[in-house]
Amino acid sequence: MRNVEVAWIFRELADLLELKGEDFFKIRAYRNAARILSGLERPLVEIWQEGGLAKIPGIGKNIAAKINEILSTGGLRKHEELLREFPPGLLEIMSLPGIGPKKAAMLRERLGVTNLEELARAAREKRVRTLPGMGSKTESEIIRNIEMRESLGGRVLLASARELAAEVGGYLKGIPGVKRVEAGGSLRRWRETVGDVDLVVAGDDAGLVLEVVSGYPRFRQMLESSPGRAKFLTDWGIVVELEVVPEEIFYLTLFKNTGSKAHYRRLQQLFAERGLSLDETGLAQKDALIKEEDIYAALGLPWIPPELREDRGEVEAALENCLPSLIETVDIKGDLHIHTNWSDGLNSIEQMVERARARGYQYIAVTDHSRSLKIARGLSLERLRKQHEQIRKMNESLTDFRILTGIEVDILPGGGLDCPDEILEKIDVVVASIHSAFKQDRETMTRRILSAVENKNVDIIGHLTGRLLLQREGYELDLERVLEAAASYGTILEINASPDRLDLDDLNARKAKEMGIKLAINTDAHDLKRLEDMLYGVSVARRAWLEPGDVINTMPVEDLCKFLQER
DNA sequence: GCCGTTTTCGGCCCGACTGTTTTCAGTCG
Repeated sequence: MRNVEVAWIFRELADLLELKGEDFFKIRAYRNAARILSGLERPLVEIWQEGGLAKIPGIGKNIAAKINEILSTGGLRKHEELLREFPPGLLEIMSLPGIGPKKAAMLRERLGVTNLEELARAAREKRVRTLPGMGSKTESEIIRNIEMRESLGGRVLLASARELAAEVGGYLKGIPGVKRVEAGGSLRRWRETVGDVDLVVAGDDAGLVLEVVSGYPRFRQMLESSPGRAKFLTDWGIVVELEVVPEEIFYLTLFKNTGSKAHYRRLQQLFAERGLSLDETGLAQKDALIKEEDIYAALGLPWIPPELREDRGEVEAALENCLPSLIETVDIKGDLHIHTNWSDGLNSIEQMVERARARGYQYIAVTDHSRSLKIARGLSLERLRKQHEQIRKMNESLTDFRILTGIEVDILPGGGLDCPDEILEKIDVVVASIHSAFKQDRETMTRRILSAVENKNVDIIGHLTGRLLLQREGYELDLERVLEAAASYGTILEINASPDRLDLDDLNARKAKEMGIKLAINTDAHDLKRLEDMLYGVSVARRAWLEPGDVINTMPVEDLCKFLQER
């Protein structure tokens, strides 16, 4: 069992206990444990076998015993009992914005709804407004949010899909006769969410491969099958589609599978115009594997990276031989937005620094939350001063690495910043972000953000739109005006690499670049593990056609500091 | 629930907003 699966049980347990009305601190302890477990870098099973569970800070005797039960029996009785008492559909209801445990429990008690479908019906029939504390606004919000969720139709975060693809891919490679395995589809194009995982397999005996793989423990059900193809539902709820082909046409198949459909059609059209056909007969080379490069070369084009294959001008650019030299993860020299245990992070500055160095970075900026964000233990001005003092001391003994002082300062509801200018002035990296009053109207929110963009002490605007993928839309905002201001004030915009944010997205980041705005790709990591999310931010940047020069944290530390001071 | 300890129970937790109300409970970050 993977760490996140154990963590998931505790997270659900916490939700269920909330429905039951359990003690706040007990619930928080479970949520905290879930967070710690999913942040662990070693497999929990190993720690369990060594008897080290209760030594993990935040895991006490009780939770250790529950982990023991989960790992030895595969489940947790208390969790299963509660699930019988509160159906899973109720947890989904509770995950709707604006609906918490109290309202969810009342909806079930008074209206008998136990899942989203029933709730939507009750709302449409105007029965929700009959309950105390709920009115027509709540009702229409419920309908809107359920419809939004339906329209997402089973999509999952890119990061989850990639993890699953790697696991299944590893299994496939162990099957005799399998020569190559690669993920195609939107996953290979690094789209922010994907509908399913497409895997292309090169193998001699497709029938055998599909027969063996159908026994893969994570495959719960075969949804479809035809010669050389099969579709499975996994225990993660993600659909995996396999296509097994002879090795000669592996890359040709992968190319088709990668898409996008629009990109593929454009190429097909070019092949047709030149009297060629886009298949093995048109491309066959004697005794040689057809590579993707060969497909593009047949048209006299350079290979186009999958991230660009959206028919957004990449074919034209390739025809004119002016494709961008896309940024790569190795270009990144530091992370300018991270949290430590001074606020709501899990690890110390020392630990984050050590990991950053191990990743080959030259610098990081420690940007903990500002004083207003109480729930995240935002730093008082005094603690902020102490932290920066400690950072200066630490820097004295570092020769090949620099810790930059920083802050993630809240942009307050009124438009001011949660830290006086005379203090911000002396901080190396100031990231300004919104963490409150998300529901302000468009004009108020736009002005609020503009006031931060226009403040000369603000270097970077963090997660500009505030969206959470598959969960929450961004706030109402006139993005155009914000981009214009960022361009004229030289304010940097963040591509937040956290897989559930990826904010700015590819299209807006591309627009920013075209307007001459510089970007920073930051992880916003709250623990060591999440420092590894950088690649997701880079993928957005690549989809946005960004080159190393567009991104400030590709600069060496001296250049970066000079740039930030002079901007 | 966990933690810490002046070792065995008390502290942990916070303020703003929202939609519903006429004074506030519920939700959220």
